[in-house]
Amino acid sequence: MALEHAILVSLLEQPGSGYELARRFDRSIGRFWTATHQQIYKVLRRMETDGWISVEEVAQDGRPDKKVYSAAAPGRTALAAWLREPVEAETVRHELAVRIRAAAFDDPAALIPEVERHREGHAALLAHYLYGEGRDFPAPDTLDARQRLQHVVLRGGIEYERMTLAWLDDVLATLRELAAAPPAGTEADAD
Amino acid sequence: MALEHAILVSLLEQPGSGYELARRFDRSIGRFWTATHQQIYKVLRRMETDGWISVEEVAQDGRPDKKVYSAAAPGRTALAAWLREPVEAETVRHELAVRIRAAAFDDPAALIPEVERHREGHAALLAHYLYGEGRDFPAPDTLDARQRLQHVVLRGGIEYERMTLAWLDDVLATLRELAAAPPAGTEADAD
DNA sequence: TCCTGCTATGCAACGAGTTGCATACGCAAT
DNA sequence: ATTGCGTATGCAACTCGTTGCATAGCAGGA
Repeated sequence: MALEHAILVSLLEQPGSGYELARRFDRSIGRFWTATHQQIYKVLRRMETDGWISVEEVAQDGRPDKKVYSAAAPGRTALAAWLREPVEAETVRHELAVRIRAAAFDDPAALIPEVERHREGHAALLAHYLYGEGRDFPAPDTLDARQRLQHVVLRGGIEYERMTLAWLDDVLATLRELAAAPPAGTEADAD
Repeated sequence: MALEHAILVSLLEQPGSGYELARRFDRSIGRFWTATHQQIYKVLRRMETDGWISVEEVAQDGRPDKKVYSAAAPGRTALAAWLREPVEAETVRHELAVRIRAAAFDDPAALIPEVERHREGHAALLAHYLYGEGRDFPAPDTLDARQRLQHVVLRGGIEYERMTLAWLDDVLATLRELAAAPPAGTEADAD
């Protein structure tokens, strides 16, 4: 229900085509709200019907034509109204947490490689964030409102990754201890 | 696609009816994987058809009958196989981050009450987690494998809430500064 | 007495989101 | 020549998940 709003924010920050939006959703905005190109095209059509955005067909040479969308006044109004609505309860989907609890009913050691892979991904993302922070916000005191808000969101991403890395180390230590320890009383007698 | 596995873990930890599972998903497991009772009933029927779980009708006095489900051997096998699969990329839905970036195109101050409400929710959840930790894991050195894994997941929740609280304070400070500062160059000339 | 709320399960309709496929052009490599 | 890749948009079919409603008995309060 909020993909519309994420698209609107992205178009306000910079107009673009469905294809370009899809790439943004693979990078910046997509860190906080994922979407496939299919979903984006669908929602763009609906938003255009509703008058939230306007389209301009742009011919390109050497490339297919594209439809460049921009946020329209009704879209801005809708966004302002949305900002004043209560935040919906987030639907949590923390697969790794489920897997860790599941490991109690199987071999905990089997999970270690997956957690390590997961950890590498988060370490890479943290490095990527820190690089982006240095590049886009070198002088935090001279930023305008938009940049300061983008920066505080990025700081959230950075802190999330740091916390996750520390936690994954905790998880790995726990799994390794359980793998090393004698499996005294497997689940057979645990009930 | 992983609701099956979350239910399976919950049933392995403790057999129960659809109704009981729905309540667990409002409390413990639901912190990491949310589900409504409708979704749970649907998936339970499919899991039973697939032989992952077994049912027992239990008559109660003063209450409607209930169907108590337990994990069956094929379910355990499926869970073990799932544990060895690569972790799917999580679909991120971080609505507040979108809203914060959206605030650049409206009045940042309008977001403050919502962020404060959000912050209170996280503070309450952290307190709840800490209380639960003290109650369920008073002696961390004497725990069996299942409890240690539950504990490490809970520690993840605790660290997540701590990090989120600190970040929300950062967000609030930023929003308040923007609200206090002269809105030099509103969005009108920002494009 | 009636109303509300809890336990317990479920149908029907809808909306959100994914997966697979199709089209079409140009460019670069084999 | 043909294969593969990047740009660009879209349909069709499906699954996942939500919302609203229905049923039904019992308990407790106004």
